[in-house]
Amino acid sequence: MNTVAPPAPAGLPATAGPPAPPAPAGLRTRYCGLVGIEDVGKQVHVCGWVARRREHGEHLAFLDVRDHTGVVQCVVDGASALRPEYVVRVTGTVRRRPEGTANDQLATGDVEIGDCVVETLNESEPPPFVLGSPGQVDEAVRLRYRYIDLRTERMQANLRLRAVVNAAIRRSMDRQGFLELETPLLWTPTPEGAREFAVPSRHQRGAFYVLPQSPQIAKQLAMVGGIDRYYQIARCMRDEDLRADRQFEFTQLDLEASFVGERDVRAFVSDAVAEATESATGERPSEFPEMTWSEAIDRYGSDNPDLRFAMELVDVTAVLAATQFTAFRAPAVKAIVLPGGAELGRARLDALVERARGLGAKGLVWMRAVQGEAGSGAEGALDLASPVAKFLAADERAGIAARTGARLGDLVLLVADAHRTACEVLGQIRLDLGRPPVDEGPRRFVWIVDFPLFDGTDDDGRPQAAHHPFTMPHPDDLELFATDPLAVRAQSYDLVLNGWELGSGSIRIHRADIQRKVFAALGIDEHEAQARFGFLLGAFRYGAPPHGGFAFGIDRLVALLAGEENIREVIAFPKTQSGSDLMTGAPGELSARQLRELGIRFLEP
RNA sequence: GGACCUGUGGUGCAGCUCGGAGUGCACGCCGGCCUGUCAAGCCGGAGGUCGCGGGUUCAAAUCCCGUCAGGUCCGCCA
Repeated sequence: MNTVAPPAPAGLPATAGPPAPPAPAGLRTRYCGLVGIEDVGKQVHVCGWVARRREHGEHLAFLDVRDHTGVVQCVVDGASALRPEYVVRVTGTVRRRPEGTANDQLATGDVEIGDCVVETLNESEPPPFVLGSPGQVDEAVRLRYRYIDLRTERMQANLRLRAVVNAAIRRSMDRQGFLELETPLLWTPTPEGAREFAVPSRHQRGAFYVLPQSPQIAKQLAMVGGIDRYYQIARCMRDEDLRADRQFEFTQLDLEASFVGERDVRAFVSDAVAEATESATGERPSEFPEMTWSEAIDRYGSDNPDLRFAMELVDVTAVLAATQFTAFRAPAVKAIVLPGGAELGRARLDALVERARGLGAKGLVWMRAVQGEAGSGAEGALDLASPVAKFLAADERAGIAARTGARLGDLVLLVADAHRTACEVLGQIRLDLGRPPVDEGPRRFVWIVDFPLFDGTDDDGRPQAAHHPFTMPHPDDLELFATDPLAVRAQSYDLVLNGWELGSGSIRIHRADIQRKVFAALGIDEHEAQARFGFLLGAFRYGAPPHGGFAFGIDRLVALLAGEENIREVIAFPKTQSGSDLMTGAPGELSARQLRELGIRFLEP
């Protein structure tokens, strides 16, 4: 019995995409989607689900039989007893389709299986929705019957793509000498960061495990333990509110390495991501450029910039240094240009102003690039028309136009505020106005580096850790702790793809003196440090090597590679935004006995 | 914790502004016809707590209040 691997898609190396299925065994000798011209004349057995039935009287019917590889047409003498989603085994002879009846929409469209004997292996009730029907099926219905939804081409492709990505990541990690290590799912509470899922202990009444929000501390302990290079495709749990790109539980590539610096870690991760991308798409990303955090904020108003489109932020503060217009007398004035946006109507513009206010700006100024009118000071040249134009001098308007490069018919949007606010508000509006759909455009990876160690201050004026308190400060910035802690850079870095944060990492602090410095800046005293991180600090007393690592979300990477807006589309059994599993009904109640054993009684709300 | 959108036979929608009999469309389902279809076609049929509760009204899918579920976002995610 000879099997035929699926042909590689045109232009892609044969390594891309899911691996060829193994040789058929058991009840079948061929996969539905792989029956081809080379099988003509052979008797085959295929197994699968009835996708469609087209009857033409008592003695002719076409049966589309589907398995995970695709669909093949079977010609049957009478099919009235067969219904969609019946499980069948078809025995017949492969033949070329009669002249003029080939279907070029179908991979197997040149052939069909004739003289079929159909064995019904199982019947099916009519499915709650038609597979492959035009128009979307409500996602709640799909999730309630996920086991049926998984049969769709979309879910099959996404989940197989996910497996391809996982395999590529393992390949890369293995090649780079990383050891796959499993860390506990039952961990100890660490009262900081994301809210944790709690698991009551039966043996120790009143004590709890928590499900790890990440294997962060465990992998650092592995470094102390001489593992050298660790990785894990790790499930992480965070009891925080859900979003299109966030589930309670998610999967990340978690890695950590000893005796390495930032660039080494980024190289490890870049290789894994490149390997995964190449395996999924056939194209290996050629570059993983680096951009500093401050440049990303300045040019894109975001620390996860989408580089697929321009519309970069322009700083016009200098142009307006001496302006009489009080709204523009701010620490920073930033602008973006919407090409052709001058035709936007007043309602749209008002909505943009509202949007900016909703994002925390004091306001938003819009200016249309027009032909200068007589008496405007810009006769015949490009001028900016706006309700506030009269408050600006002609040279200020000209300066804005020149600095932003606005052309006739464009719309200039300006926000004046604190630098960070102005950037972030316009950065969001840039996305609102210009962001391409997720499945469009090139894949633009970018490393964001030189994050600040602290991100703002809390109510007491204490700096807040931007990442986590074990992040190593930049060696050149240690003196700034005393003078300007908010200016201290961290040896931390994020990997961003098309505006999605894939993950983040850092070099960790392995020396007690630097750790004390950071704890002091954060207002964590010795007692609190011991209470919260005692076992980690204890381990660090016994020879912690310099180390650093990274973690990136596999759900997000796969979603982007699959062109999906929502990570639920690449997760077999996801939960809804309120955390329910519509299929199982989870979360559910425990029996009285289970509660008794755990010593749990409920308080009235 | 908050904002917005959605909820109508099994599925997807229209109907809702301006209240008047569960009205309509497509798919699916059931039965019949049909020998080259492939979202097969034609004919016939069944199928409804208009998410749920309350209110206004002579009368509510439609207006009002509440609530539940799903989605997107803000907060949150060191």
